[in-house]
Amino acid sequence: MLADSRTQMIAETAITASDKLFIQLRKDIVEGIIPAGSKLSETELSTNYYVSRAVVREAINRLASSHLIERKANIGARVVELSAEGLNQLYQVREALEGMAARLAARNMSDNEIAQLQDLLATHFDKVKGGESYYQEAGDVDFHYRIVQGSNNQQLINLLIDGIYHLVRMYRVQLGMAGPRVTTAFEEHRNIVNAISNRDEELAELLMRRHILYSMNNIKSKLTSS
Amino acid sequence: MLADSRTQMIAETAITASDKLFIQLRKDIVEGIIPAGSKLSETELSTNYYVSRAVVREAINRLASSHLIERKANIGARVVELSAEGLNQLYQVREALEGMAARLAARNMSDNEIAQLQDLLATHFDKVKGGESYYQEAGDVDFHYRIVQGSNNQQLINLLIDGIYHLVRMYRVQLGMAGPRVTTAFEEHRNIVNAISNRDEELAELLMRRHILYSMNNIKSKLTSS
DNA sequence: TACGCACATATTGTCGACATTTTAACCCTG
DNA sequence: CAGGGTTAAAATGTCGACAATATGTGCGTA
Repeated sequence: MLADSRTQMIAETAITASDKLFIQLRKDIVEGIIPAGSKLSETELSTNYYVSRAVVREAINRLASSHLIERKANIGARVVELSAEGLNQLYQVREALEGMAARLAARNMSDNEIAQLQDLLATHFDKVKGGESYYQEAGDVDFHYRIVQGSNNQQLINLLIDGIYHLVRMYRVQLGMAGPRVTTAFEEHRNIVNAISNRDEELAELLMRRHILYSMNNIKSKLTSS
Repeated sequence: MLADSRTQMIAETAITASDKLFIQLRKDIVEGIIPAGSKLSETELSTNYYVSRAVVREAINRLASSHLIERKANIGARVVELSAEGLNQLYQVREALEGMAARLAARNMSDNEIAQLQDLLATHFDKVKGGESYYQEAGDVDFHYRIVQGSNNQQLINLLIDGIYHLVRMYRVQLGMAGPRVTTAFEEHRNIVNAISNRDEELAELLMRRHILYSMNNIKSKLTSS
């Protein structure tokens, strides 16, 4: 029941051909297989992926909705560029939205959901103590997803999960992913859960905003050093 | 120079046929000409607006990006429903984002931009004192646009101006627009500008968040009473 | 009458071709 | 050789037709 929680959240059943191509392209962009800043040619994609241009256009439109590409009329679509300034702006938005999500989670999560969140945290603690630092990425994602879902705000959920998180992952992946923040981030997670458990909206938001700021600084240190 | 500031901000030059249709449909949806909750039939729209279905699909995709419609594969697109809960969630997101925008505006706006903002406020004061309450809507929009632009954060600007503001306007328009908040809102605006002028990020964010909360309560009072 | 199944209808998804705009190459001129 | 304008090539925008899916109707059965 805990194990498949993540798969449940990521469940995106592709129905149409555009769905499949969209998910495929998004993956390729996030992982850098399609390089940041490169142009997405409709004809080229349509031949490479064996679909018509209509399907490609549909997929490109949705990538634009996710802010992973930028499109100009009569010119075409380009994958966004990664920059220190872009990272800054992205994380400022993330801080605002996830801070609000934490506040709302403290208000709206059921006692049962909070208990499950604490269980998740305990599981992470065991893994971290056992030295499985590779778990950080998935664990972190799982944690943040739960809180966003716990906000019970569909606008917020859509903005973060369909949009911003993919860009965040793009930055993480393409700047070398895991960091040395495993244990300290775990502490921050625990404090956030405690605040939510105490129904302390103010503190939950404050701690989440700090947590995201720290997280950005961690990534940024790699960007400037490389 | 002040006069055309608003037109400059709203400047959306429609290039393609999809652009025109998108802007037209967005207008019709926001103003309720196309009723909330109604279905958008591709064939019907294509005959009514004398364009091909490809153009209609393109426009519908963009409306979906703006969160004005919801689309399901193989089923179609519907205009979003308006509800008290939806208004709540929308304003929670707006509070988070515009609060951050005010904070960043206090950090990033140039002294010159701040001076212009103060000029704008003075103009509003004259109009309000003169009894032109009709000016409220445009004046309020203008004020918030400037601060968002002043954040210098493109992510934030896109999310608010291309997305959330249209939904906000939809709620305002379809629940009967102007309210008795003209003068009190003006006071709030002035306090926000003062905070920005003092480069007090913390206070600017706090005041903006309160301002938006008040604004929501004002709208909500009409929703529940009607 | 209520329920389920086949069929007909309507809608969305996909395709290939044409129109329009942009981009690039080329030639011409100064 | 540099710069500008014309023309060819390639890309995006738009169109109408066909395919696949969903919706609605009517019949038959329990």
